[in-house]
Amino acid sequence: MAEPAKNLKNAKTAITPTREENFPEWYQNVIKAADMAENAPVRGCMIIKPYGFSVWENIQKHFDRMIKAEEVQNAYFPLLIPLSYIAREAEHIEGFAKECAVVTHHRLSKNEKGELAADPASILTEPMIIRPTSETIIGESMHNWVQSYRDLPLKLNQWCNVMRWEMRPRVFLRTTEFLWQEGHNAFATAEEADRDARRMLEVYRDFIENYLAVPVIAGSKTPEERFPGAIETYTVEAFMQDGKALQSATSHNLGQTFAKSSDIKYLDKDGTQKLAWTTSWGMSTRTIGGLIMVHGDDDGMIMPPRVAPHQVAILPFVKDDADKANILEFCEKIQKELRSKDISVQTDKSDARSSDKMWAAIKKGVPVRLEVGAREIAEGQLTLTRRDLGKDGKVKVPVAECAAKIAAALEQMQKDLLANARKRLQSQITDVKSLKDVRDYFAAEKQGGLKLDYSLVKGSEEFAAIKQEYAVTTRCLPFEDNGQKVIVAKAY
RNA sequence: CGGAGUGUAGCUCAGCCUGGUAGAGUGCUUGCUUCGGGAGCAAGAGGCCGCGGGUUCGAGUCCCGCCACUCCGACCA
Repeated sequence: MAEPAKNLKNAKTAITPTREENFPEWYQNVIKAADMAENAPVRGCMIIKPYGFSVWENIQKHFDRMIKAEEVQNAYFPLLIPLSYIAREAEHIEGFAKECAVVTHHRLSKNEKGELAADPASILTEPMIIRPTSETIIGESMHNWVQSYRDLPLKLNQWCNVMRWEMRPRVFLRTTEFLWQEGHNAFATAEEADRDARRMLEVYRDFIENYLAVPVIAGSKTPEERFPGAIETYTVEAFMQDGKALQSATSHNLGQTFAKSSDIKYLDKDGTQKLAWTTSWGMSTRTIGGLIMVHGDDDGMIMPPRVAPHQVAILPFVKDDADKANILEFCEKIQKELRSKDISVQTDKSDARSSDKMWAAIKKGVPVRLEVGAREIAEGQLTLTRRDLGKDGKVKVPVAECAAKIAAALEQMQKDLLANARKRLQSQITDVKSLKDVRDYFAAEKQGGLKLDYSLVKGSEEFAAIKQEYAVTTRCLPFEDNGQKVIVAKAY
């Protein structure tokens, strides 16, 4: 039996329930309140609305620049992969077989009941799968493109959609179709390939921490958690406010697995044919879910300035219609000024009441709000509020200095979000000494990650039992502990 | 795919047990007063009550079947 509808305006927080009361429901309501995405009428799929998509566009813009600095080139490969391609790599297909969408026909026709259905006569001689990832089809191209050691390294990336028929979808975190980038690199030697896989993980760490303001733990996956076909999977793990981990990006050293199955060979300087070594690395729209669960509060979204759809919301407060033209003109001037300084701005020109304009900007998590009314014009000062500080952090800034002050506020907010999230991350990880500690921790329904000696976990039946019982997994072997320690947590 | 739950106004839900004219809050529209951390009054629009069948004079309500979604697991970027 559900509770009676709550009056939002009487609620203490803009989002109900609060994070404390019901984290999963809070998460969905933040997305709704910020107008970022909604469930599609298609099972397991989401509709990313303009405000949410804008975050993805910013992620693309910045990350694309970063990978191009690594001499990666963008390209595009087909959505459909012939079944025979993916069947070449046994371990790989083993990993993805259960979640593949399969295309078997190329035409619809009316059946005997008069319903539209796949035309039996149009059955494909070879079924296609909708890519769950593109190692196999890109491998086919690499086979053609790599002839000589001079063709290596070859570094390709594509921004695209993929499909994985997951059992339990959640907006942004796990949807049947999702957007991502997948990078595929090929090298002449094993050393170069491993160095590259680690390098690309470092690029992810840099991006996720410095743009998304989400601190991560970088490390290796345990063998059981590796990407199907990889000899090593590197990961950056973030922790959400409810203490669950989120794998935010992965970089795989594929060894010669795919070079063998796609026959990626080159003629080396010594005149012999050699197999190449490949890597692949990906980051998806899931990171947007991470952003929400790391930064959001009980009033809604908080956007890190560097990926915010707009960094500043100008809120014209019109009390007297006679002032309206004047105030809007003033706002227009400020907007122009800020835009000329590369600050993204949106002015709320609606005739909503001032408090409604303010709450809309709060729920969307716009980093800086500028209140502009008759008062500001008279005083020559603007009222500036940082989303993460709230009303107690309101400051007045002289109009002449506003662009500089706002730029500084955005920069500081970006730093503060990361610093605060890092402090929380540290408090969420507890060092423990035994499997009994692990069992006690999760049995007590504590939320967070545990760090312990990997030797205690590896091959342990007791750990397998804990894993089963409490739905926890090994998240990674952090680089900082040289593979000696493992992080254990529940995960999204 | 296992377990639990929910489908009624744009949204959140009540009504179902005990069959009898379709409800509330919020949102929306209009008007007036308001307006700087969720305003007030008044009027108004808005529903194949998830789909199909059955019982009945009569079904949102009872019975059978189906579908969809949400949550908890298993799977996973």
